[in-house]
Amino acid sequence: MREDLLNIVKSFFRKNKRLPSYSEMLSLFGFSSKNSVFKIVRNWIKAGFLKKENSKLAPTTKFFSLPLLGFVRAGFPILAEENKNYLSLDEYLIENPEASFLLKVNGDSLAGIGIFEGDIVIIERKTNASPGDVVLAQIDKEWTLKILRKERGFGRTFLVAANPRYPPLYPRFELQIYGVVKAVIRKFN
Amino acid sequence: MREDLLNIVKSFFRKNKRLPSYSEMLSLFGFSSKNSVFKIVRNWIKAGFLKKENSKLAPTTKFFSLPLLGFVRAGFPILAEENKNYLSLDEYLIENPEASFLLKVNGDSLAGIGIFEGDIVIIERKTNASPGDVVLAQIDKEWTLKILRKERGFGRTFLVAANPRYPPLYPRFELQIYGVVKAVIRKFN
DNA sequence: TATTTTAGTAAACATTTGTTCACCTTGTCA
DNA sequence: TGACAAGGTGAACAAATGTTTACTAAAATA
Repeated sequence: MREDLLNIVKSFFRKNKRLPSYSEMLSLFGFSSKNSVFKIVRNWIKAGFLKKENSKLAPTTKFFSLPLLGFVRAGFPILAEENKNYLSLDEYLIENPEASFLLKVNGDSLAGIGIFEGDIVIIERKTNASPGDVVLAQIDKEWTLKILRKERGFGRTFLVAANPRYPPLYPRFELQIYGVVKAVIRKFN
Repeated sequence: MREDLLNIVKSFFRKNKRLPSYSEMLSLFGFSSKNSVFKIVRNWIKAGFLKKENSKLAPTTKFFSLPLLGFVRAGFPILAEENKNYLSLDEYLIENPEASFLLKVNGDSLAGIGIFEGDIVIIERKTNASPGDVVLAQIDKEWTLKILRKERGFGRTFLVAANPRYPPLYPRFELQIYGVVKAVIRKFN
Protein backbone atom coordinates (compact mmCIF):
# COMPACT_ATOMS: atom_id res chain seq x y z
CA MET A 1 0.00 0.00 0.00
CA ARG A 2 3.04 2.31 -0.11
CA GLU A 3 2.18 4.24 3.04
CA ASP A 4 5.43 6.11 2.57
CA LEU A 5 4.35 7.54 -0.76
CA LEU A 6 0.96 8.47 0.65
CA ASN A 7 2.74 10.43 3.33
CA ILE A 8 4.63 12.31 0.66
CA VAL A 9 1.33 13.24 -0.91
CA LYS A 10 -0.11 14.22 2.45
CA SER A 11 2.72 16.55 3.23
CA PHE A 12 2.52 17.98 -0.26
CA PHE A 13 -1.12 18.74 0.39
CA ARG A 14 -0.34 20.21 3.77
CA LYS A 15 2.14 22.56 2.18
CA ASN A 16 0.32 23.42 -1.03
CA LYS A 17 -3.30 22.89 -0.09
CA ARG A 18 -3.84 20.81 -3.19
CA LEU A 19 -2.97 17.38 -4.53
CA PRO A 20 0.02 17.05 -6.81
CA SER A 21 -0.70 16.21 -10.43
CA TYR A 22 0.43 12.87 -11.79
CA SER A 23 3.52 14.43 -13.33
CA GLU A 24 4.34 16.09 -10.05
CA MET A 25 3.97 12.81 -8.20
CA LEU A 26 6.28 11.35 -10.78
CA SER A 27 9.16 13.47 -9.57
CA LEU A 28 8.02 13.41 -5.95
CA PHE A 29 8.17 9.62 -5.96
CA GLY A 30 11.23 9.36 -8.14
CA PHE A 31 9.51 7.26 -10.77
CA SER A 32 9.80 7.67 -14.46
CA SER A 33 6.51 6.53 -15.88
CA LYS A 34 3.22 8.23 -15.28
CA ASN A 35 1.57 4.88 -15.41
CA SER A 36 3.16 3.74 -12.16
CA VAL A 37 1.63 6.80 -10.52
CA PHE A 38 -1.67 5.97 -12.14
CA LYS A 39 -1.64 2.50 -10.64
CA ILE A 40 -0.60 3.65 -7.20
CA VAL A 41 -3.29 6.30 -7.15
CA ARG A 42 -5.81 3.68 -8.21
CA ASN A 43 -4.94 1.72 -5.09
CA TRP A 44 -5.35 4.73 -2.86
CA ILE A 45 -8.76 5.32 -4.36
CA LYS A 46 -9.65 1.72 -3.64
CA ALA A 47 -8.41 2.15 -0.08
CA GLY A 48 -10.54 5.25 0.37
CA PHE A 49 -7.91 7.94 0.76
CA LEU A 50 -8.60 9.61 -2.54
CA LYS A 51 -11.55 9.80 -4.85
CA LYS A 52 -12.19 10.82 -8.39
CA GLU A 53 -15.13 12.43 -10.10
CA ASN A 54 -15.01 12.81 -13.85
CA SER A 55 -11.28 12.24 -13.80
CA LYS A 56 -10.56 14.94 -11.26
CA LEU A 57 -8.66 13.67 -8.28
CA ALA A 58 -9.45 14.79 -4.73
CA PRO A 59 -8.79 13.66 -1.18
CA THR A 60 -11.48 12.12 0.95
CA THR A 61 -12.21 12.88 4.58
CA LYS A 62 -10.10 9.89 5.51
CA PHE A 63 -7.13 11.52 3.83
CA PHE A 64 -7.15 14.34 6.38
CA SER A 65 -8.19 12.43 9.40
CA LEU A 66 -6.25 11.39 12.41
CA PRO A 67 -6.82 8.00 13.99
CA LEU A 68 -9.18 8.23 16.91
CA LEU A 69 -8.53 5.87 19.76
CA GLY A 70 -10.59 5.10 22.77
CA PHE A 71 -10.11 3.30 26.00
CA VAL A 72 -11.91 0.02 26.21
CA ARG A 73 -11.90 0.35 29.96
CA ALA A 74 -9.55 1.90 32.48
CA GLY A 75 -6.48 0.21 31.22
CA PHE A 76 -6.15 -0.34 27.54
CA PRO A 77 -6.54 1.93 24.56
CA ILE A 78 -7.85 0.39 21.38
CA LEU A 79 -4.89 0.34 19.10
CA ALA A 80 -5.94 -2.40 16.73
CA GLU A 81 -5.98 -1.37 13.11
CA GLU A 82 -9.48 -2.69 12.53
CA ASN A 83 -10.95 -0.75 15.39
CA LYS A 84 -9.51 2.52 14.25
CA ASN A 85 -11.77 5.39 13.70
CA TYR A 86 -10.83 8.50 11.82
CA LEU A 87 -11.75 12.07 12.52
CA SER A 88 -11.11 15.26 10.65
CA LEU A 89 -10.96 18.07 13.17
CA ASP A 90 -12.13 20.87 10.93
CA GLU A 91 -15.19 18.92 9.88
CA TYR A 92 -15.86 17.72 13.38
CA LEU A 93 -15.65 21.11 15.02
CA ILE A 94 -17.17 23.44 12.48
CA GLU A 95 -20.57 22.39 11.28
CA ASN A 96 -21.62 25.68 9.84
CA PRO A 97 -18.50 27.51 8.66
CA GLU A 98 -20.32 30.41 7.05
CA ALA A 99 -21.89 31.44 10.33
CA SER A 100 -19.01 30.59 12.63
CA PHE A 101 -16.18 32.54 14.12
CA LEU A 102 -13.65 32.13 16.88
CA LEU A 103 -13.33 34.03 20.09
CA LYS A 104 -10.40 34.08 22.45
CA VAL A 105 -11.68 33.76 25.97
CA ASN A 106 -10.62 36.03 28.77
CA GLY A 107 -11.59 35.85 32.35
CA ASP A 108 -12.33 32.82 34.48
CA SER A 109 -16.07 33.15 34.74
CA LEU A 110 -16.62 29.86 32.93
CA ALA A 111 -13.85 27.91 34.63
CA GLY A 112 -16.39 25.62 36.22
CA ILE A 113 -17.29 24.10 32.87
CA GLY A 114 -13.68 23.92 31.74
CA ILE A 115 -13.46 27.11 29.70
CA PHE A 116 -10.40 29.03 30.79
CA GLU A 117 -8.64 32.26 29.99
CA GLY A 118 -6.84 31.91 26.67
CA ASP A 119 -9.03 29.10 25.34
CA ILE A 120 -10.60 29.54 21.96
CA VAL A 121 -14.31 28.99 21.56
CA ILE A 122 -16.10 28.32 18.31
CA ILE A 123 -19.20 30.41 18.11
CA GLU A 124 -22.08 30.01 15.72
CA ARG A 125 -23.95 33.19 14.95
CA LYS A 126 -27.59 32.95 15.93
CA THR A 127 -30.03 35.00 17.88
CA ASN A 128 -31.85 32.26 19.74
CA ALA A 129 -30.52 29.71 22.19
CA SER A 130 -31.76 27.20 24.73
CA PRO A 131 -31.29 27.34 28.48
CA GLY A 132 -27.99 25.72 29.33
CA ASP A 133 -26.25 26.93 26.20
CA VAL A 134 -23.10 28.95 26.55
CA VAL A 135 -23.86 32.15 24.71
CA LEU A 136 -22.12 35.25 23.50
CA ALA A 137 -24.61 37.93 24.42
CA GLN A 138 -25.09 41.59 24.98
CA ILE A 139 -26.71 42.26 28.33
CA ASP A 140 -27.79 45.87 28.64
CA LYS A 141 -25.31 46.79 25.89
CA GLU A 142 -22.45 44.98 27.58
CA TRP A 143 -20.83 42.03 25.83
CA THR A 144 -20.24 38.83 27.74
CA LEU A 145 -19.81 35.09 27.46
CA LYS A 146 -22.01 33.22 29.91
CA ILE A 147 -24.48 30.42 30.37
CA LEU A 148 -28.08 31.10 29.47
CA ARG A 149 -30.73 30.32 32.07
CA LYS A 150 -34.45 30.67 32.26
CA GLU A 151 -36.53 31.21 35.36
CA ARG A 152 -39.10 28.56 36.17
CA GLY A 153 -42.58 29.02 34.79
CA PHE A 154 -42.87 31.65 32.08
CA GLY A 155 -39.71 33.18 33.35
CA ARG A 156 -37.27 35.73 32.13
CA THR A 157 -33.97 34.63 30.69
CA PHE A 158 -30.77 35.61 32.43
CA LEU A 159 -27.10 34.75 32.46
CA VAL A 160 -24.95 32.87 34.92
CA ALA A 161 -21.25 32.21 35.22
CA ALA A 162 -19.72 28.84 35.96
CA ASN A 163 -17.77 30.19 38.84
CA PRO A 164 -19.18 30.91 42.31
CA ARG A 165 -17.30 34.21 42.45
CA TYR A 166 -19.62 35.72 39.84
CA PRO A 167 -23.26 36.54 40.55
CA PRO A 168 -26.05 35.84 38.03
CA LEU A 169 -26.80 38.64 35.61
CA TYR A 170 -30.37 39.73 35.18
CA PRO A 171 -30.91 42.14 32.33
CA ARG A 172 -32.21 45.52 33.37
CA PHE A 173 -33.52 46.29 29.90
CA GLU A 174 -32.56 43.73 27.32
CA LEU A 175 -30.65 40.55 26.72
CA GLN A 176 -29.52 40.15 23.14
CA ILE A 177 -28.09 36.79 22.09
CA TYR A 178 -25.47 36.97 19.43
CA GLY A 179 -24.23 33.40 19.13
CA VAL A 180 -23.78 30.11 20.93
CA VAL A 181 -20.60 28.27 21.78
CA LYS A 182 -20.35 25.01 19.83
CA ALA A 183 -16.91 23.92 20.96
CA VAL A 184 -13.85 24.84 22.98
CA ILE A 185 -10.28 24.21 22.07
CA ARG A 186 -7.23 24.61 24.22
CA LYS A 187 -3.64 24.21 23.24
CA PHE A 188 -1.00 23.25 25.74
CA ASN A 189 2.46 24.83 25.99
CA MET B 1 -14.69 41.45 -4.25
CA ARG B 2 -17.67 39.13 -4.93
CA GLU B 3 -17.74 37.55 -1.47
CA ASP B 4 -20.80 35.61 -2.59
CA LEU B 5 -18.90 33.84 -5.34
CA LEU B 6 -16.04 33.11 -2.99
CA ASN B 7 -18.50 31.41 -0.68
CA ILE B 8 -19.63 29.24 -3.55
CA VAL B 9 -16.05 28.19 -4.07
CA LYS B 10 -15.57 27.58 -0.37
CA SER B 11 -18.55 25.32 -0.13
CA PHE B 12 -17.46 23.53 -3.27
CA PHE B 13 -14.13 22.89 -1.61
CA ARG B 14 -15.81 21.76 1.59
CA LYS B 15 -17.81 19.25 -0.34
CA ASN B 16 -15.23 18.07 -2.85
CA LYS B 17 -11.97 18.73 -1.04
CA ARG B 18 -10.60 20.49 -4.09
CA LEU B 19 -11.04 23.72 -5.95
CA PRO B 20 -13.32 23.78 -8.98
CA SER B 21 -11.64 24.24 -12.34
CA TYR B 22 -12.29 27.40 -14.31
CA SER B 23 -14.88 25.65 -16.44
CA GLU B 24 -16.58 24.34 -13.33
CA MET B 25 -16.63 27.80 -11.79
CA LEU B 26 -18.15 28.97 -15.04
CA SER B 27 -21.27 26.96 -14.44
CA LEU B 28 -21.16 27.41 -10.66
CA PHE B 29 -21.23 31.18 -11.11
CA GLY B 30 -23.58 31.18 -14.05
CA PHE B 31 -21.17 33.02 -16.32
CA SER B 32 -20.48 32.22 -19.92
CA SER B 33 -16.89 33.23 -20.50
CA LYS B 34 -13.90 31.63 -18.89
CA ASN B 35 -12.20 34.96 -18.91
CA SER B 36 -14.59 36.41 -16.34
CA VAL B 37 -13.65 33.57 -14.05
CA PHE B 38 -10.01 34.23 -14.80
CA LYS B 39 -10.35 37.85 -13.73
CA ILE B 40 -12.31 37.07 -10.59
CA VAL B 41 -9.79 34.47 -9.54
CA ARG B 42 -7.03 36.97 -10.16
CA ASN B 43 -8.66 39.25 -7.62
CA TRP B 44 -8.92 36.50 -5.06
CA ILE B 45 -5.26 35.80 -5.50
CA LYS B 46 -4.52 39.47 -4.96
CA ALA B 47 -6.69 39.41 -1.83
CA GLY B 48 -4.81 36.39 -0.51
CA PHE B 49 -7.50 33.73 -0.57
CA LEU B 50 -6.00 31.73 -3.38
CA LYS B 51 -2.54 31.33 -4.79
CA LYS B 52 -1.00 29.96 -7.89
CA GLU B 53 2.27 28.21 -8.58
CA ASN B 54 3.14 27.42 -12.16
CA SER B 55 -0.46 27.96 -13.16
CA LYS B 56 -1.87 25.53 -10.65
CA LEU B 57 -4.48 27.09 -8.43
CA ALA B 58 -4.67 26.37 -4.70
CA PRO B 59 -6.25 27.86 -1.60
CA THR B 60 -4.19 29.64 1.01
CA THR B 61 -4.48 29.28 4.76
CA LYS B 62 -6.70 32.35 4.76
CA PHE B 63 -9.14 30.49 2.53
CA PHE B 64 -9.86 27.96 5.28
CA SER B 65 -9.65 30.23 8.24
CA LEU B 66 -12.33 31.56 10.51
CA PRO B 67 -12.15 35.10 11.82
CA LEU B 68 -10.66 35.20 15.28
CA LEU B 69 -12.00 37.85 17.59
CA GLY B 70 -10.83 38.95 20.96
CA PHE B 71 -12.10 41.08 23.74
CA VAL B 72 -10.36 44.40 24.06
CA ARG B 73 -11.37 44.49 27.70
CA ALA B 74 -14.33 43.22 29.69
CA GLY B 75 -16.96 44.69 27.48
CA PHE B 76 -16.32 44.84 23.79
CA PRO B 77 -15.19 42.25 21.28
CA ILE B 78 -13.06 43.47 18.42
CA LEU B 79 -15.32 43.21 15.44
CA ALA B 80 -13.66 45.71 13.16
CA GLU B 81 -12.65 44.30 9.80
CA GLU B 82 -9.11 45.61 10.09
CA ASN B 83 -8.48 43.98 13.43
CA LYS B 84 -9.61 40.61 12.26
CA ASN B 85 -7.30 37.74 12.59
CA TYR B 86 -7.74 34.42 10.86
CA LEU B 87 -7.09 30.97 12.15
CA SER B 88 -7.23 27.58 10.51
CA LEU B 89 -8.10 25.04 13.17
CA ASP B 90 -6.40 22.05 11.63
CA GLU B 91 -3.15 23.91 11.24
CA TYR B 92 -3.42 25.50 14.65
CA LEU B 93 -4.11 22.31 16.50
CA ILE B 94 -2.00 19.75 14.73
CA GLU B 95 1.60 20.73 14.35
CA ASN B 96 2.96 17.31 13.62
CA PRO B 97 0.25 15.31 11.85
CA GLU B 98 2.37 12.28 11.08
CA ALA B 99 3.00 11.64 14.76
CA SER B 100 -0.37 12.68 16.11
CA PHE B 101 -3.52 10.86 16.99
CA LEU B 102 -6.69 11.51 18.91
CA LEU B 103 -7.89 9.95 22.10
CA LYS B 104 -11.32 10.09 23.59
CA VAL B 105 -11.04 10.80 27.27
CA ASN B 106 -12.83 8.81 29.89
CA GLY B 107 -12.85 9.37 33.58
CA ASP B 108 -12.66 12.60 35.50
CA SER B 109 -9.13 12.35 36.78
CA LEU B 110 -8.07 15.47 34.85
CA ALA B 111 -11.17 17.52 35.54
CA GLY B 112 -9.09 20.01 37.49
CA ILE B 113 -7.33 21.18 34.37
CA GLY B 114 -10.49 21.20 32.32
CA ILE B 115 -10.21 17.81 30.63
CA PHE B 116 -13.49 15.97 31.04
CA GLU B 117 -15.03 12.66 30.15
CA GLY B 118 -15.86 12.63 26.46
CA ASP B 119 -13.35 15.32 25.49
CA ILE B 120 -10.94 14.57 22.70
CA VAL B 121 -7.25 15.13 23.24
CA ILE B 122 -4.66 15.47 20.53
CA ILE B 123 -1.64 13.41 21.38
CA GLU B 124 1.76 13.63 19.82
CA ARG B 125 3.74 10.41 19.91
CA LYS B 126 6.99 10.80 21.79
CA THR B 127 8.80 8.99 24.54
CA ASN B 128 10.08 11.94 26.50
CA ALA B 129 8.19 14.70 28.23
CA SER B 130 8.73 17.48 30.73
CA PRO B 131 7.28 17.71 34.21
CA GLY B 132 3.90 19.38 33.99
CA ASP B 133 3.04 17.82 30.64
CA VAL B 134 -0.11 15.80 30.36
CA VAL B 135 1.06 12.44 29.13
CA LEU B 136 -0.33 9.20 27.82
CA ALA B 137 1.78 6.67 29.63
CA GLN B 138 2.04 3.09 30.67
CA ILE B 139 2.70 2.79 34.37
CA ASP B 140 3.60 -0.75 35.31
CA LYS B 141 1.93 -1.97 32.11
CA GLU B 142 -1.25 -0.04 32.80
CA TRP B 143 -2.30 2.69 30.39
CA THR B 144 -3.33 6.05 31.76
CA LEU B 145 -3.62 9.74 30.98
CA LYS B 146 -2.13 11.87 33.73
CA ILE B 147 0.19 14.76 34.55
CA LEU B 148 3.88 14.03 34.68
CA ARG B 149 5.76 15.12 37.80
CA LYS B 150 9.29 14.82 39.00
CA GLU B 151 10.45 14.66 42.59
CA ARG B 152 12.78 17.40 43.79
CA GLY B 153 16.49 16.87 43.40
CA PHE B 154 17.41 13.95 41.17
CA GLY B 155 14.00 12.53 41.75
CA ARG B 156 11.95 9.85 40.19
CA THR B 157 9.17 10.73 37.80
CA PHE B 158 5.62 9.89 38.73
CA LEU B 159 2.09 10.69 37.68
CA VAL B 160 -0.61 12.77 39.28
CA ALA B 161 -4.25 13.41 38.51
CA ALA B 162 -5.87 16.81 38.46
CA ASN B 163 -8.55 15.74 40.86
CA PRO B 164 -8.11 15.42 44.64
CA ARG B 165 -9.99 12.13 44.57
CA TYR B 166 -7.10 10.37 42.86
CA PRO B 167 -3.79 9.69 44.60
CA PRO B 168 -0.44 10.16 42.84
CA LEU B 169 0.89 7.14 41.01
CA TYR B 170 4.45 6.06 41.65
CA PRO B 171 5.69 3.36 39.32
CA ARG B 172 6.61 0.13 40.99
CA PHE B 173 8.78 -0.96 38.10
CA GLU B 174 8.57 1.29 35.11
CA LEU B 175 6.94 4.38 33.71
CA GLN B 176 6.82 4.39 29.93
CA ILE B 177 5.78 7.62 28.22
CA TYR B 178 3.95 7.14 24.99
CA GLY B 179 2.90 10.66 24.00
CA VAL B 180 2.02 14.09 25.27
CA VAL B 181 -1.25 15.95 25.05
CA LYS B 182 -0.91 18.99 22.79
CA ALA B 183 -4.52 20.14 22.84
CA VAL B 184 -8.02 19.39 24.06
CA ILE B 185 -11.22 19.88 22.18
CA ARG B 186 -14.73 19.65 23.47
CA LYS B 187 -17.92 19.90 21.53
CA PHE B 188 -21.13 21.08 23.14
CA ASN B 189 -24.55 19.50 22.61
C1' DT C 1 -20.47 65.88 -18.80
C1' DA C 2 -16.50 63.17 -20.44
C1' DT C 3 -13.27 59.58 -19.09
C1' DT C 4 -11.43 55.80 -17.09
C1' DT C 5 -11.93 51.44 -14.74
C1' DT C 6 -14.28 47.29 -13.93
C1' DA C 7 -16.89 43.13 -15.16
C1' DG C 8 -18.45 40.58 -18.64
C1' DT C 9 -18.58 37.86 -23.65
C1' DA C 10 -16.36 35.17 -27.41
C1' DA C 11 -13.01 32.74 -29.73
C1' DA C 12 -8.45 30.77 -30.32
C1' DC C 13 -4.37 28.23 -28.50
C1' DA C 14 -0.38 25.96 -26.48
C1' DT C 15 0.30 23.03 -22.51
C1' DT C 16 -0.74 19.77 -19.39
C1' DT C 17 -3.69 16.58 -17.81
C1' DG C 18 -5.32 11.71 -16.92
C1' DT C 19 -5.74 7.50 -19.47
C1' DT C 20 -4.60 3.51 -22.22
C1' DC C 21 -1.82 -0.04 -24.48
C1' DA C 22 2.09 -3.11 -24.87
C1' DC C 23 5.93 -4.72 -22.59
C1' DC C 24 9.31 -5.99 -18.82
C1' DT C 25 10.94 -7.52 -14.19
C1' DT C 26 10.35 -9.29 -9.71
C1' DG C 27 8.65 -11.62 -5.80
C1' DT C 28 4.77 -14.70 -4.10
C1' DC C 29 2.71 -18.80 -3.53
C1' DA C 30 0.48 -23.09 -5.01
C1' DT D 1 9.12 -25.43 -10.63
C1' DG D 2 5.80 -22.75 -12.93
C1' DA D 3 2.14 -19.38 -12.96
C1' DC D 4 0.58 -15.25 -11.78
C1' DA D 5 -0.20 -10.99 -9.80
C1' DA D 6 2.02 -6.64 -8.58
C1' DG D 7 4.92 -2.88 -9.58
C1' DG D 8 7.43 -0.67 -12.83
C1' DT D 9 8.90 1.59 -17.94
C1' DG D 10 7.82 4.15 -22.31
C1' DA D 11 5.19 6.04 -25.79
C1' DA D 12 0.97 7.82 -27.69
C1' DC D 13 -3.41 10.48 -27.36
C1' DA D 14 -7.89 12.78 -26.73
C1' DA D 15 -9.76 15.95 -23.67
C1' DA D 16 -9.57 19.58 -20.57
C1' DT D 17 -6.93 23.12 -18.57
C1' DG D 18 -5.37 27.99 -17.85
C1' DT D 19 -4.10 31.93 -20.62
C1' DT D 20 -4.32 35.47 -24.06
C1' DT D 21 -6.32 38.84 -27.14
C1' DA D 22 -10.00 41.78 -28.85
C1' DC D 23 -14.30 43.69 -28.02
C1' DT D 24 -18.57 45.51 -25.29
C1' DA D 25 -21.45 47.35 -21.55
C1' DA D 26 -21.86 49.18 -17.28
C1' DA D 27 -20.30 51.58 -13.39
C1' DA D 28 -17.34 54.56 -10.98
C1' DT D 29 -14.79 58.80 -10.99
C1' DA D 30 -13.26 63.37 -12.01
